[in-house]
Amino acid sequence: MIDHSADRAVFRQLADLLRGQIESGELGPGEALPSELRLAQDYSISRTTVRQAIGQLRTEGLVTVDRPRGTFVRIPEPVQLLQLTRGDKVSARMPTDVERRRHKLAEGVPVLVITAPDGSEKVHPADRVQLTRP
Amino acid sequence: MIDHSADRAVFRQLADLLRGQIESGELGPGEALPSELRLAQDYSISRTTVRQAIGQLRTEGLVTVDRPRGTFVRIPEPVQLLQLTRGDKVSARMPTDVERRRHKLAEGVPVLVITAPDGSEKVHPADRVQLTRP
DNA sequence: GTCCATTTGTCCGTATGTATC
DNA sequence: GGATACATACGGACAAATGGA
Repeated sequence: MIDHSADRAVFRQLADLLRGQIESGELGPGEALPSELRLAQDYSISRTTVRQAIGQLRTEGLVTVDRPRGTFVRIPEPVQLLQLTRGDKVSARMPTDVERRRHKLAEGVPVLVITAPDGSEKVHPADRVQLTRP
Repeated sequence: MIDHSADRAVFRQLADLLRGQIESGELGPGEALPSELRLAQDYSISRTTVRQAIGQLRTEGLVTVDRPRGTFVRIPEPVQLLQLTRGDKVSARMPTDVERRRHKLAEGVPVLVITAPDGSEKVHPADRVQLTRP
């Protein structure tokens, strides 16, 4: 399971392991991960290290935390399709702290930025919007 | 500076403070942040807490770490323009750990995913690519 | 409603490793 | 070699919120 003598850090090994369970469907959307204490005991590592691993998955947008109920596999949001218009430019970045609260964005969710030819910008949560080029 | 009795966590207050210095230009691109030890001493907090604050800025893509030289305000990458073709769909998300290494992505940088009508996907680092709709 | 167990959040201190200068 | 700086990992402690008995 966890190899303390391995080259890869323990918390990354645990993150890999949990990520694998999520991607394989063993842990489905909405399902709870074991508690931090439980994971620490199961793998004989400290809670600090468990939190590092889960922190990794949070920044990847794979899990969300509902404190103090637990940590859950993220449920995909319904996606809204938006049509690009001529001359639009599209980029993506992480939201600022202000934008996060403004759009009620979860952790690990980027924003899509559409810049029109006149220079005006529109910001969309990347987990709820997909852009199309007709 | 730091208010231990405040509602906002200490590490968030420090992150806010450093983010403010970056956004105001007081800390310009490429400039080094004070060392973790230095920040800990300056604000009379533990290095652990300093690392939490800097970790926050890393996930926001504002700073990069060049270990063990120091932590620096990120320098914007040159942007390559890519033309979208008819029927393309565009989304963005955070990369997995594997993708991060594969594309040599910095922390806090999302990826742009272009899905062609045939279902094939192409992944681009969002800090080096901007998409255009001709 | 109260009490209590559970779970995540925050903060501290310490130790060791590794890479750079 | 030595000093510096970030990375990893452990341990402990208390707070806050939820939920069930």
